[in-house]
Amino acid sequence: MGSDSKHIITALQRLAMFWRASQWLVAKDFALNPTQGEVLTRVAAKPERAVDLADMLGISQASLSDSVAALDRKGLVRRRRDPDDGRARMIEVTRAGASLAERMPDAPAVIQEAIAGLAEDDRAGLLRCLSLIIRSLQEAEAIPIQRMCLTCHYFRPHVHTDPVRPHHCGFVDAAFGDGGLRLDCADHETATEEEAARNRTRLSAVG
Amino acid sequence: MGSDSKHIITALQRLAMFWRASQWLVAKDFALNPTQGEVLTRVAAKPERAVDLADMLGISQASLSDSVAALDRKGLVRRRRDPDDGRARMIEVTRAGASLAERMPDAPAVIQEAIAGLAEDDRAGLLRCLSLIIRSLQEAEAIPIQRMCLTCHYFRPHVHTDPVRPHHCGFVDAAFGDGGLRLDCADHETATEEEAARNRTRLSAVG
DNA sequence: CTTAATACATAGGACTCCTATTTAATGTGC
DNA sequence: GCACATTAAATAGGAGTCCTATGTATTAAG
Repeated sequence: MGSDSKHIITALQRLAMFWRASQWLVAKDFALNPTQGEVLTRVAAKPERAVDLADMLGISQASLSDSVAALDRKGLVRRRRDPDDGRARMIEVTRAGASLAERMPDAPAVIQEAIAGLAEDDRAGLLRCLSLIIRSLQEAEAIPIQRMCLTCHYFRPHVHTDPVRPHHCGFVDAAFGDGGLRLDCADHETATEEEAARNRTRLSAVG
Repeated sequence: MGSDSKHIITALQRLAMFWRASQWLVAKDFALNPTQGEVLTRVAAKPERAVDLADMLGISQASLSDSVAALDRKGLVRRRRDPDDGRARMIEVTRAGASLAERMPDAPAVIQEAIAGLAEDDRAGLLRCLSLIIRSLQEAEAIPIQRMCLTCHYFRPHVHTDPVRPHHCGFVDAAFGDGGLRLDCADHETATEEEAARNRTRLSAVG
C-alpha cells in the first residue's frame, strides 16, 4: 500500500528531533554542543582528516573547521599535518579530549532503555530494516559508505535454512541472524557493486 | 543478547545525522534553516502556542522565540493574542507561509524511496518498533505525548486471530495490522494510564 | 612548468541556542 | 480585593553553528 511510509517518516522525524535535543543535553554536561560532541567522539575513536569528518557529519568543510577550532581552543583536539599529504590535517584528540570522550554516553539512557525494551526478534528486525535504509541512502550517495555487512565481500545473506541464523560471514566463517548485522565492522572488506546489490536484494526479501 | 542494541543506536545516530543534514538542504531551497522549516510546517498544520512549539521541537522557549521572530521578519508567520489567555500568543502562518509550507517535502526523496524499497511486512514491523520506541520515550517524559494508537482509548492490539490484521480500532470499528498504526490520529481519544500500559505490553509481545 | 584540482583556514553574515532577566497576564490565599 | 507567586513571551548578551566566498598552501596533470 505505502500509506504506512508516511507514518514511518513521521516516526523518524520525531526520533531525529528527539535525538538532536538530547544531544544538546548530553553535550551541555560537558560544556560542548552537538557538533563538537560528534566530532570529539569520532576523533577519539580514530584520527580523521577534516574533509572526511565534514562528510560524515553532513556539514560543509568550513563549518567543520569552525567546530574543530572551537575544540582546539578548549584543548580537546589537536591538528597535525598529514605526513602523506601536506595539504591535509589529521584531527586527533588530546589526552583531555580522550578522557572526556570516554565519559560521554553513545546515546541518552532513555533511548537505550526503549530499545532494550523491545523483544529480541523485534530488535533484530529493526536492525535489518535500518541497515537496508542506510544502504539505500549510501547507494543514492546521500551518506558516505560505512563498513557494513551489506557492502562486505564476506557477507552471504540467507544461505542457511536455520531461520534464527540464516546469514553467513565468510571472514569468521560462522552463521548469524539479523541481530548480528554490523554497521561498522573491523573485518570489513569492500564488496564489488554486483555483490553489494545482490546482498541487498537477498536480505530485503523476507524469508 | 542485547549486543544488537549498540548497532541499532549506531544506525539511529547515522539516520539522525543524515536527517539534520538533509533538513538543511531542503530548507535552504526555501531560504530557511531546519528549525524555521520545522516551525513553519507545524504551524501550517495548526496554529500553536509558543510553549507547545518549543516543547515539540525540544528547544528552549527563548530559542523558539528567536526562530518565530525570524519567520515573522520574513513575513511567513504572524503572532496573535490567544483569546483564552492574554499572556500566550498563537503562532499562525500568513498566506505566504502557507503556500511555502505546502511546497516543502516531508522528507528528502531518497529516504522516501529507501522506505518504499522495503518489503511491506518489513515496513509494518518497522513502524511497530518505532511506535514502541516513541511510546517509551513518552513514558520517560523525554518527548511530548502524541495522538498515537498506543495511547488511544479505542485501540485494541492483538484481538483478532488474523495475523495480517490482528488489531482493532474501536472508533472506526475495523481490524488493521501493524502497517496501519497511527502516530497522529485525528480520532484519538486519550486512554487511561492502565489502558496505555496494557496496549504497550500487548503490542510488544510478538504474536 | 604552468594549470587545475584539492585540503584547509578565514572572513562576513544570518541565525540558533543557551541562560538570565524583564514585562505582562493569570491565578491563589487571605 | 489585594499582595504573591506562577506562567507566557520577549529581550539582552554571548558563544558558536553553518553558510558562501575567498585566500593559501600543496599536490596532481597536461
